Amino acid sequence: MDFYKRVEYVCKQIPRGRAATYGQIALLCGMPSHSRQVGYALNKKIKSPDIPAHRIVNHKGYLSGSASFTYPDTQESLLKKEGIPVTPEHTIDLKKYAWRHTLDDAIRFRTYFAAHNL
DNA sequence: AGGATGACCGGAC
DNA sequence: GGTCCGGCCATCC
Repeated sequence: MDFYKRVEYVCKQIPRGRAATYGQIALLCGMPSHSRQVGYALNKKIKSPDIPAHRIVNHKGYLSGSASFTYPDTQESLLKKEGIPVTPEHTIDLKKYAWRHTLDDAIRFRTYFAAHNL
């Protein structure tokens, strides 16, 4: 069971123009209480250009990871480029732009992890 | 070994 | 609705 590989896989499935929360990623990884480790993973373990890390925000919609991008406003511009407005307080409207994953999504991830020994 | 740290969360109020 | 607070847990030092 490789939690960080799971995080990497799930993050890549976040659709363009939508944002997910750390807790949501943790849940889809099968470890609902590991939201902090998701942040840790993005910051240290799986930093990579092919992971849409800018689409991950905290449960209030705040861009808590902005300081870890090359420039603090990198995350904001990436989001705006996808059509997600960012307020001056560095938050987005989760009511409108949250990724609403389905139960089928969750099941698909679970079977994928089982099949690939993650 | 054990206390501190962190891109966090949900419930209580 | 909003803010606060206790809980959370792998890593780091």
